[in-house]
Amino acid sequence: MAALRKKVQPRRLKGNVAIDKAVYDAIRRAMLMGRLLPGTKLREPALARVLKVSRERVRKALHRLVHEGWLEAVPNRGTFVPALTIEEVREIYDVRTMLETAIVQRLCAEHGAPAAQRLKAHVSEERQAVRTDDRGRLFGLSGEFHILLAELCGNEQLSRLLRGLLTRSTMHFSLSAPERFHNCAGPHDHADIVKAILARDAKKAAKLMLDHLLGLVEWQSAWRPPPDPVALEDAFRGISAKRQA
Amino acid sequence: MAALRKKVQPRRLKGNVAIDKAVYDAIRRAMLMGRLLPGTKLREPALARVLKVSRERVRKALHRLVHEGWLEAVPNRGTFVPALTIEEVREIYDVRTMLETAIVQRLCAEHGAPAAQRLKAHVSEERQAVRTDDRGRLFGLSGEFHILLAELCGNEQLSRLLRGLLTRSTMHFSLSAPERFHNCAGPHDHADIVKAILARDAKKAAKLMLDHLLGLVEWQSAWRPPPDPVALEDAFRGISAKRQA
DNA sequence: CAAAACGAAAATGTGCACATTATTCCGCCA
DNA sequence: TGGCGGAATAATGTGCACATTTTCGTTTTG
Repeated sequence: MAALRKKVQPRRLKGNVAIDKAVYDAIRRAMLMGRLLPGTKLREPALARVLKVSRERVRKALHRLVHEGWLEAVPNRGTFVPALTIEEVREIYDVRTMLETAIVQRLCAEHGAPAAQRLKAHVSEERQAVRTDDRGRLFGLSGEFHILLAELCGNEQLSRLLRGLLTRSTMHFSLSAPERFHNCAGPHDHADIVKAILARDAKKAAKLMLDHLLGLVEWQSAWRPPPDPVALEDAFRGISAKRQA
Repeated sequence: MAALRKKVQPRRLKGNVAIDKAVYDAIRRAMLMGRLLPGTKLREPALARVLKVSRERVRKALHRLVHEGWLEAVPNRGTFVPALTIEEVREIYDVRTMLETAIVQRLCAEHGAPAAQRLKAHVSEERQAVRTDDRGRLFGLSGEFHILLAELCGNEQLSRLLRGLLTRSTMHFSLSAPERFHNCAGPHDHADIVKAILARDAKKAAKLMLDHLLGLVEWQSAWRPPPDPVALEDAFRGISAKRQA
């Protein structure tokens, strides 16, 4: 009985979990790069073919992305790139405001010398990026600033939570206007916030953070993306699941 | 070639997605009821046998629970009930404090008549539960109070986030001292907070919420669970994946 | 006698073959 | 011609048969 089952070909599965993460990252990267417009359907066979992996890996990655809020799944229909409403973005920024004003207030109350050092270093890094007009670097640093503030609180849960909120709030940026993203999030705001923290002026720091986030969401709300469907093969051009840059 | 493949028996899969949720809920319920002690290994075949579902369903539910932070997975080793450190619990409560003090402050600033009505109704419900000594009901209401506050802010993202934090913070309760849980979370605190909100005293409301959460985490930190392994069949006694109460 | 080593059994991981459901396409009719 | 219905096609969902890895009981050896 077992004899007539076809023999499975010798399979190599050394980096099993690594491949999973690679597929996950590949899709996420395509979204962050703005290649996948809202409403796009992510077909499992097509993704598997493009990323050169089995459909199960794609399926697992999609499920994870759905659970994390990056994608939306409709039973028996497929997985889609969500169309974030301006209202949802506003809500996310609202939650961020609650957390981040509390964060800067706490940092004003109890930051030490190393924290001050890291803050000053980050500000100078951002200034350097502005000076050299390195938009890609500035893009990364702008996000990392908020992560840094959370990490300086020494609360692992807080860092993880804020990281998720940050990716979700920048997702709308990426989906709607990836090319216009970089020149936002003024590093000047960040410098002011750091200055207030170092001066231990909790009231001012909270106010500055509030205005900073309000400015971000306002800037984001003003922009309307031009609808323009994209082929899946084009979206993943240069993006591989095998080796991540 | 296709002829010698064995025919798959006629399968009925009407409630496919419902079964997934049932399995997920069953495991979650077992945890909430304190049946699964920290460190317990959740074996897929055993769970499948106990819950009367296929292993794939169990696997999917476990993956979801891992992603949501309820369980911890070690590659090739299995899925385990996490042993939350007191420090982690403290961190979670710390994040909750940041969010919930902001929530009550906001509610003081902008709550309407229906919100006031719901708050008063909830307090009276809790009082009723105390009067009738309905511990199970009080347990549920204590958690729902915090959810209610978030929902009254009208921010969907905030509600979802806080719901996750709440389950994670009560998980430690459930895992360590399920039988002692009910008599905590004094409804008196809740009543005071509501009174401050209705009086629009933001400062007082925030302070009361802060003290309330500090009291919870302190009470929780003081308790040390007695280690006592439990068989998996016993843990799921009376818990079915087919029909959820 | 303890500890390392070997082997059997069980558990996890993964590709695949279907079933089921959705979508597309084409002919038909009003 | 335009809408409608059904068959063909493609995509999603799921159980299963393995391969791989771990775990545990037994034996052997210093």
